[in-house]
Amino acid sequence: MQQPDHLQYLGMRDDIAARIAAGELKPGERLPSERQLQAGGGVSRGTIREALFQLEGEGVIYRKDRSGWYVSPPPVVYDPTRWEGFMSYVEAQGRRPLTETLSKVEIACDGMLAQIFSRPVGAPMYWIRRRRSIDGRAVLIESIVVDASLAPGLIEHDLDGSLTSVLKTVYGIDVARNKVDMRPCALIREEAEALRVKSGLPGLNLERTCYNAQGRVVEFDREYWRHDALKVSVDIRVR
Amino acid sequence: MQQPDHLQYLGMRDDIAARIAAGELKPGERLPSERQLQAGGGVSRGTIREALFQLEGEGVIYRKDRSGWYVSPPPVVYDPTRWEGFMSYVEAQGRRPLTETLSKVEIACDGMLAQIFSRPVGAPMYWIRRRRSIDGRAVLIESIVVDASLAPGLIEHDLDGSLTSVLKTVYGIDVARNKVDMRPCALIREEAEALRVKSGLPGLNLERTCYNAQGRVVEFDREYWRHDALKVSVDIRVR
DNA sequence: ATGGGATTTTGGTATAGACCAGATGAAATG
DNA sequence: CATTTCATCTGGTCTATACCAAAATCCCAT
Repeated sequence: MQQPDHLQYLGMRDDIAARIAAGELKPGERLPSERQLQAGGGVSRGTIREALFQLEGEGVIYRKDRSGWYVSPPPVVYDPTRWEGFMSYVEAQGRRPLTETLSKVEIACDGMLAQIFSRPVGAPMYWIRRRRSIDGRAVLIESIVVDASLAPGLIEHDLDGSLTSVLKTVYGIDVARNKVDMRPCALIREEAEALRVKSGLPGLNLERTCYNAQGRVVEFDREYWRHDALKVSVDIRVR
Repeated sequence: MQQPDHLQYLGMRDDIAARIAAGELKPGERLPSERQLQAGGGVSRGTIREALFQLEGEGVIYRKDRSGWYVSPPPVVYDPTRWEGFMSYVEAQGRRPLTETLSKVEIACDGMLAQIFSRPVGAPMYWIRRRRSIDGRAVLIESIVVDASLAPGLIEHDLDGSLTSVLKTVYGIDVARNKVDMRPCALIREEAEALRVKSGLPGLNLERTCYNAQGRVVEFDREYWRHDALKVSVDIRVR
């Protein structure tokens, strides 16, 4: 669309990116404030901010509202085909995972869920909303729906750990097939709010439908990830 | 991060989104110019633009440089596990695909490629760069590397169609396994330039390593998609 | 040390204006 | 009719300023 040459904000972006790449600023560290960055060259704050937005889009830095801009930590690698919980694979990568259950309620199956689960409208379902963090930074919001007839009493358990292991050890539920849909999205409204990011931050929307060996839908999961927090890796045999 | 209530740009975003949802503006149509939108309410152009950026992030609208803002067409569904070419599945979804070969050259295997292909440094490789469009809009840029010893003379062929079918019909190459990495990214520099989008537009970076039945790497593919052009759908058996 | 309240700093939102370069379309030209 | 030329419209960049709300910090009283 344009040549990087004469555009000030692209120049500043490259300057800051170079300082980070050189290790002058390390992951988790705060950048100088916008007004300080501005002081250096005779440039307006809007231009500085445009440069910061570029780096944010590239996942190099992120912001904490009204606190400052920080250097991003590396993303975690996530394989949606592996039925290991978030807790295990984040820990396996040397990071500190945290899960918070925002809500867990029993609901009646509506039209959309009826179709997904092949269950009658009105059938009991559990609806769980969780927020998950890595090294203290909220990285994803998920909405999980589980067929209550397969896991009665599920929401009485502590779900701040691995839902996977609860389903397996308590209810003997094994997942045999996964259908995963992925779509780049923008984090807005509830998702942005819960992740405490500015509306419009790029994200990844991940929907997973889990089937047991009999082909029955056990769980439907909708996740919203910050764009800079993950890398998806799938290893598959071609059909 | 904030309540949508009192923020002007979120209000305007919702207004415009509602007009699109109501069918007042249809996919492909141009929105009124920023200065026209501004004329309506006593609001500055910067605020209008912030509202448009939100909608762009959500994939509702897109821009053509210095031409205007347009309503986005629906995304195409893409299954990286299916070894059908872009041309076929885009057409199957009732859209008009186009492939342009930007360059095709023979190169010597460098360190990174040597590792990926398990071939000696200096081994001959073909490097192909293509741009692909849907209904006249460029949606992805790809860089393909193919082991030249498996497909000698490949770049003499016309590659504006399906590379898949050339590999299969001319060289008898079948792909048995795919390793796919996906990562939200920002489209910048060459990618932004080639897709004619503003630097920093959200995108999806997709890397695919293709193995034949003997486990040898046949092809390495790096794709950069516009964020609003696709939805990835994978159906997998859990390991 | 600890807690609490005031102050400062930070990014977030919004305004108004200016100029530019590419896209567009109409008018002039062959 | 096709082509070129030119004025206009469009989004893209940049400046300068103002005010707000939340976060961070400091300082004082306990």
